[in-house]
Order: sequence, then C-alpha cells, then structure tokens
Amino acid sequence: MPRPRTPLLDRRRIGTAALRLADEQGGVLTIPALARELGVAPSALYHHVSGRGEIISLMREELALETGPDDWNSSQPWEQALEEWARSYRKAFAAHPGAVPLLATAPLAEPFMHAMYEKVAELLLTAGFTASQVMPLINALESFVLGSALDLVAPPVMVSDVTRETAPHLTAVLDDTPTDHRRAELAFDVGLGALITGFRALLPR
Amino acid sequence: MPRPRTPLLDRRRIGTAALRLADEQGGVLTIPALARELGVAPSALYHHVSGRGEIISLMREELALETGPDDWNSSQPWEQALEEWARSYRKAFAAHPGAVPLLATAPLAEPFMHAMYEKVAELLLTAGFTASQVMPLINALESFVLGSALDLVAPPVMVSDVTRETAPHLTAVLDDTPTDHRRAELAFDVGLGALITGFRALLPR
DNA sequence: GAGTTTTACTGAAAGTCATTCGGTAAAGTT
DNA sequence: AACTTTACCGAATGACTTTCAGTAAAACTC
Repeated sequence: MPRPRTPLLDRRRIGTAALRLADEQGGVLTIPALARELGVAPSALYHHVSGRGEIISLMREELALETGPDDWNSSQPWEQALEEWARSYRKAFAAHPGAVPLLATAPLAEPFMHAMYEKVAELLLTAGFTASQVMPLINALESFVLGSALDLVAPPVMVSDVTRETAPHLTAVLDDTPTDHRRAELAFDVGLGALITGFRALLPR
Repeated sequence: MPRPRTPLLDRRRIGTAALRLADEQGGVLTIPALARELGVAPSALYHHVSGRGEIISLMREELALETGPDDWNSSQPWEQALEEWARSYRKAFAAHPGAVPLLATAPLAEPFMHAMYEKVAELLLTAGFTASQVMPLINALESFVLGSALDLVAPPVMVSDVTRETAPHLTAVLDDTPTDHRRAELAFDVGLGALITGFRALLPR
C-alpha cells in the first residue's frame, strides 16, 4: 500500500471509467463502485478530484472530447454546419444514454465551452446574424439538444384501455408513432429541421 | 407518538413541501429536511409514498397542477395555442428554478401526461398535421421546453482575459448578451418562435 | 548517491442519508 | 364495547461521501 511504481489514476482515467460505469448502471454513480472499477481504494480518488461533483464534470468533459471539435465542419453553408454541430452534440449524449440524467445538469468546464461557442459564434456571425442574435440562437439550439438528450431516456408513453377511451386523439397519434429509439430520433430530426428553418427566417433577405 | 387527531400528511402536502424545499435548497432534497419541514419524523413519509423517487414524481405532479390544464386556451389559431402551451409549460419550471435539476429527469404520472398530450394532439391534428407528424412535433417542442428549463439554471458564461484573446467572436457576441435571467428568456423566445415557424413550413399550403 | 521532499496510494473513522420495522394509541368499523 | 385499521414515532441497518493520519516509492537536491 505504498506509492505505486506507476500512477494508477489520473483525471482522464477517472472520467472515462465514471462515464462507462454510469452508463452501464443507468445514471447511478457511487464512489465505491468507481474505485472498484479502477482497482483502487475510494479515498484515492480524492487526490485527483475534489469530490463527486467534479467527477461528473469530468464525465461531461470526456463527452466533449469524444465528440471532438473536428467532428463537424464549419466551412459550408451555415445551415448544414449548424445542423452538423447539433447532430454531433446529440450523438455524444446518445452514445451514453444511461449517463444522460447525470450529465444533463453538469456544468462543462470553461475552456471546452468557450472553444465550442467560439466556433459556432463565428459561424453565425459570418452567416449574417447580428451580435445580439447569436447567443440566443446558440442557447436555444443547445437547449433543444440537451432536452432531446433527456428525451432519449424518457419513459415511453403507454396506451392503456383507459387512454383509448379518454384520449382518442392521443391514441390515434400514438398508433402512428414508433415506440423504440426511433421515436426520439424522429422528434430530434423534426425539431432540428424546424429550428433551422425558423432561424433562416430571421435573416435579412 | 400515537396517531394524531387529524392526519398531518398526505401526498399533496408532501409534494408541495418538497417542491418548495428543493427550490430553496437549490436542487438538494433530503428526507430528514423534508420531514422537519412537515413537522414529522422521517419514517412517517413512508406511509404515504414508496420512497424518495416517488416524492420527486409528486413534485413534478404538483408542477403540472400549478400550470393547470386551463392555463392555455386551445380555441385559437394553432400557432398561438401551441405557443401558449409551451410558455405555460416553461413558466411552471421557471417558478421553481432551484428544483429544475431534480424535476427534469422525473417521470410525470400517466394520467397527467395523457391529459396534456391529448389536448395538444387534438390541436395539431385539426391544424392539419398528419397523425405520424404529431408525436414528433410534440416531443420536439417538449424537449425544447425541458432544455430551456435546464438552461434557466445553467452557470453563466464568463468572459475572462484569456477568452478575449482566444475567442474574439464569442467575446463580441457576449458583449451584446444580457447576463441575468433575460438571457435564458431571450433564448427561449427566439427558439420558440423559430420552432413554430419551422412547424408551419411542414403544413401543406 | 545519500538525504530530503513530494507523490499516490491505503485503511480507518466520522457524519449523513434512505429505508425498514416493531411499537403505540387514536380513529374508524361492526 | 371489542376489534381492526391508520398514522405516526424511535431505533436500527447498511450504504454512501468525505477526511485524515499513515506509508513507502518516486523525484528532486546538493
């Protein structure tokens, strides 16, 4: 139990292991379980992070790294670039659905956030939006992406016999709605398309 | 410590107290604190709910009741009715910003969910959308509302000196962006308007 | 290259929490 | 009036987060 020949832990390893574990366990992350996963005593973690909250931030950071700043290309029509950004953003969440409840409310460290925003801000400014429009646009799209990530793990709406009687329109609509993961994907596609259409309408002609 | 002359607890009282407490405490809800708030021993709660998870569902239920099914009026052009729905939905979250992190991932009990969806489904069907379009539209809008609720409690983006050098576009944009609660409201307004514009474009002419 | 400091872990312990269960006396029922 | 049910309390259990005093290897210093 002395110092190991080579370090067993670093922030990166903690982040990836926590992300994988929380995903498997459906949003539950405990320090003992994470320590076991890393082959280490729980207290060892506190030499690298300040606590559980920071571990969750590391997970969110890991997610941002997985997406990669080059997963989307900003040298194309702004509509396509913006769509690619939103899709790659959501894809990162969709890759770890179980961890989404944990990640949705976790703050992303400033440098990551800034790098992402800077790129999108430039994209929208050169597209012709005004400085005061850009941040609301980014925030709105980001809210939609985050909400869609949560939707990914929302409990499916069930049609019981009572529903059939008391909610005829809902029933009719649900009969034409997939119940698997395609439901959330369809909603994302529709919403993303609508948002971008609506954004374009704000541009001077 | 016998049975009290008149019951101290019921599900409704538990829900409202939990909502208020969690809001005050910024998303932290503990059984001892809630019991203290209600003037009762922690174990007493378990005669009315199955556990902490159900208490959070009660909070979400309370939120739905606060909005009320008549807070928005469906007898008007579908765009306005849909906008009113989204706004009243978000307003309910905004009334308890501290509790949002807890509520965002909590499932809403079926009957409440059905009542809400039924009304919106009817609205969109009579507006001319097809049965297979309706649920994606509802889900997309709901995702946006939920994401915007989370945005309400997101940490503000700070502009440091480093930002100014490495992220010129972001800096310029942030200079024209309010830092208080109006930031999230602006983003919501912009996104909601864009979504509805985009939805309308899906309708046959 | 011996001595000092720093580093990365362990193990035990403290404090908090959610939850369960047996007890109790009032309320409701017959 | 006897019986059952109800709505609470108090104590106990087990899990979790976090802190802190060791410990010995690694890394640095002269």
